[in-house]
Amino acid sequence: MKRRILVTSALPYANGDIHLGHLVEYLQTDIWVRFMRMQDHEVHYVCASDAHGTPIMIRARREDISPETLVDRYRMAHQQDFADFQIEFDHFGSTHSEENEALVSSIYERLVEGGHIYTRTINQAYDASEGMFLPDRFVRGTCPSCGAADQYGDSCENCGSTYTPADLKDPVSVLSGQPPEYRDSEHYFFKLATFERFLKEWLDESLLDDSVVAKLREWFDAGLADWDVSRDAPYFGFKIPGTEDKFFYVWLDAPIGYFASFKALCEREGLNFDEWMSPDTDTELYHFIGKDIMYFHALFWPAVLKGAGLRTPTSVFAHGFLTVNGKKMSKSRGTFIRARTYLEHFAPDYLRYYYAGKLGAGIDDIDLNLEDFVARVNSDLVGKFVNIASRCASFITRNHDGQLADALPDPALYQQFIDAGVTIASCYESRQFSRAMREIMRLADLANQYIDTHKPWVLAKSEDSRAEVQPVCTQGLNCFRALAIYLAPVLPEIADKTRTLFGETAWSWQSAAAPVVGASIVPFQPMLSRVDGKQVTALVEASTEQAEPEKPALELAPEIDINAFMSVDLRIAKIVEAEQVDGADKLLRMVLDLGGEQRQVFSGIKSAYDPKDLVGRLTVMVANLKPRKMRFGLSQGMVLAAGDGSGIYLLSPDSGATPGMRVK
RNA sequence: UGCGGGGUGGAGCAGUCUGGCAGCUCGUCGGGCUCAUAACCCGAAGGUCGCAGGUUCGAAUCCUGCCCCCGCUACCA
Repeated sequence: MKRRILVTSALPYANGDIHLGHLVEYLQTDIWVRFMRMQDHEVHYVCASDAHGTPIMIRARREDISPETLVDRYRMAHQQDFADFQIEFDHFGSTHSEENEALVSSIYERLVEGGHIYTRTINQAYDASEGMFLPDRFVRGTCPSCGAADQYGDSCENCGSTYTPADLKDPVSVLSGQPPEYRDSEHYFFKLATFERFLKEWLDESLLDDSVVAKLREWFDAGLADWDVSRDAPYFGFKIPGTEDKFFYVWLDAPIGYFASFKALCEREGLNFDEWMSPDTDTELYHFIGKDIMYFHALFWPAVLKGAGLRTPTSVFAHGFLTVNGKKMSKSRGTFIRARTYLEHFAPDYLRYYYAGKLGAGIDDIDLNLEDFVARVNSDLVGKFVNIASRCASFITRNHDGQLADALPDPALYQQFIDAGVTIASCYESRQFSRAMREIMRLADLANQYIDTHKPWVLAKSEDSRAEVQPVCTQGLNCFRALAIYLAPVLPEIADKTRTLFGETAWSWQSAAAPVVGASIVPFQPMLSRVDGKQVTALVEASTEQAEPEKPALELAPEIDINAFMSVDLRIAKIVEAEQVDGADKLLRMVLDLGGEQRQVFSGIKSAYDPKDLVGRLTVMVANLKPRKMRFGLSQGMVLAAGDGSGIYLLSPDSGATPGMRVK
């Protein structure tokens, strides 16, 4: 049965470049969409720029341009990045569009009519010098719980406690640096709690991954709170109908932007938009998102749709985040890699394949290990897969004038490829791409083994067996073609080249079941070149941002544990003698009193201290340092001083400390 | 803090739901081949399955406690 399916990826915020983390989602979605199309379903894939919200407004103000200009700039850049990664949207709109404003208004009015919206006055941080209310994240201060400085207004990164901006000690606005005031403001709320039963039913029906359901259960357990859907002016967004200074919160209009983008597509292609929006529609709707925005998509969004009398999502597919070399992406490590930077060094197919090889259906994070990336791409794609065509095609072209044999010599082997196609398809559909890739590479091994067993290069040498070369290579090439079909959702460019090789124009999934025999192929052209580790190094270098000059990174000695530290016995010492040393350029000789015991210590501080100023001073010494015989005598310890080459600064304890006290 | 996810040879991952010889790819080592982009084929070495305890004839898998990593924690998009 031909299914009708609408697919979305999360809307990229038009305030920054697309990076490899974003691409996990767009590539996952694009692969799934391409696969479903090969199953001959009707699939529409839409996306849009997420244009609204405080950060965009602030940034535009800083750059002295309109928010629209800022959004357009990123929108163009994003679309180019997606196109170059062969992510093919049917429509890429913007949430700041007329069609979205109309849809948002109409949905909002339905919510009001349904009694799902009410107003309440809340007290909120306000920056008087900037003339605006402050989102929680725009207030920073000292954590009321653990005392950590410079924490966000909603939670502490140090101790993890959560609170409101009003709880912060010494709060300041990140915009002006001034302490915020607190002002009352009327806000519009959506009654989420009303939808609790509906949401639970929806969760049961919508075939979410177990790990997603487990995460969502948390919010039910905590109790559903009503959702604040308004923001005060100034705000870059849509004005709430009937108000002068209230705007819709960006998270209300963003998911509606999915539909607005689709509506634009419907108008372009003559589809019946209303039919897709109807609550009793038989069309399907899937949202691919990151696990961080699950509650917007799996709680607020279905509830809003239900409240407005519209269809709800068939399912929401959440994925994990990307780490690079096992760690969060980092600008200083060069692992914060922008899509554009990647494209300047590599073809998109490599990353498409690598991600596919890692992606499962759950919300596990996936790791881009750059060494593994090189090994995997070279071994799987070049060594195993493309190599099959490369080693067979030359015989057909050279010895048989490009003509394939009329039948496969080993139909049983080919049948294995056809059978595996069923398994692979079900892996794709359930988004277990890594399983699909494993299965495909297992088949590639079979094909290489087949060629190795039949040895066309040996057959070609003798008159008696020369006739067998053509069928053996025809078999090999058809195995390759089947794999190219199975990989087509992941590797669209290789798929194109393979169709060209066989003189074909289009494939569906079923094309693999019918081998190409008796036809001719065009001369083989290399489809993919190997990756060099040096290219990865260059990519990382191009992505590395120099540390700010005024804030050089601290280069610390390797981390130690408390025991290692405690093995250093630091003591307060009184300097009882200090004198120049004859013949020494830098050293002073001191005698230190440890409260009963005296030690002779030589120290390289002559350039900074006059001996007579030191006598009588308290300082800190390493008391258990192994004595060292120096040219001028035995040094029985070491005094502590700070220095970076430009000066020397001896440590002193606060008053009250006495010689012999341990420092720890 | 609470919650979710994770910890399996050197690297990246399956296997855990439903207990039954610890598996795949890469890398390493040895051999073969020379059609193919130093690719391909055959073989070998390499693992206390995070730690501790429990259940069981039997635990990577089930239960309890702990450690470590990642993420989220509702007016940040």
